[in-house]
Amino acid sequence: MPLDDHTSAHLADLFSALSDPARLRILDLLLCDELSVGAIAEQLNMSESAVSHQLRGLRLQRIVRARKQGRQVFYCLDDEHVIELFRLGLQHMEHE
Amino acid sequence: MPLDDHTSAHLADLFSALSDPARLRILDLLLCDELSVGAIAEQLNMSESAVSHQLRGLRLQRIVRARKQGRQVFYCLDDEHVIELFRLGLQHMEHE
DNA sequence: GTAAAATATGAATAACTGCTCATATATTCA
DNA sequence: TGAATATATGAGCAGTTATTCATATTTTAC
Repeated sequence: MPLDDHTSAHLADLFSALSDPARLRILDLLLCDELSVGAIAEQLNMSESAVSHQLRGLRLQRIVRARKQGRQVFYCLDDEHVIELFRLGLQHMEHE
Repeated sequence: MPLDDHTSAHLADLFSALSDPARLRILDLLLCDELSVGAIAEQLNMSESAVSHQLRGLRLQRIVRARKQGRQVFYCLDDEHVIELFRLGLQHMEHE
């Protein structure tokens, strides 16, 4: 049966989460470690604001999860589906 | 090692190809069949122009391949990577 | 050759994205 | 309490994207 509107829209949202280089680099860092916003920003040479905005989107899509500790907020991955997609895409990139 | 600029950009391109509902529905049709532009447009209630524009993008990224026959152009999938990603994403959508 | 059919393409436009900058909120420490 | 730190948020802007509309190209049929 064909892909219905609802499913195609949600699937597009899922892939959209992975459709930006900055977001991919954030997720890549989080594959290894739980990291604070500031630490991510520093490692990627992005502003903390830009990182925070991206994390907000990823959080709303439940792709990352936040844990507040003092005045820092640590983020980690929260969606195995996306991790799998990420790794699969990465694999294909790597041997080309 | 962290994801470099080049890799993250290309990976983002790959996922971008899958980040639109209309494109996903086109690819979904092509999972089963080789189809003409007109046939795709009809099944998806899209204008032939819109379908042609999307197919152009997918073609440039070598995700679909065109075969001309008479005045029709038949399209089919041309990238196993993307098919895999598509199926994986779809799987996750389906049991939720 | 001319008309019709199928697709492609370019320009224009509306909607969306991702950033910066300024500001708000929350937490720690003195 | 007040200053400093870490993050979040909103507005605004520049760049991108997906569509429509008009037109061009290619092929077939007459």
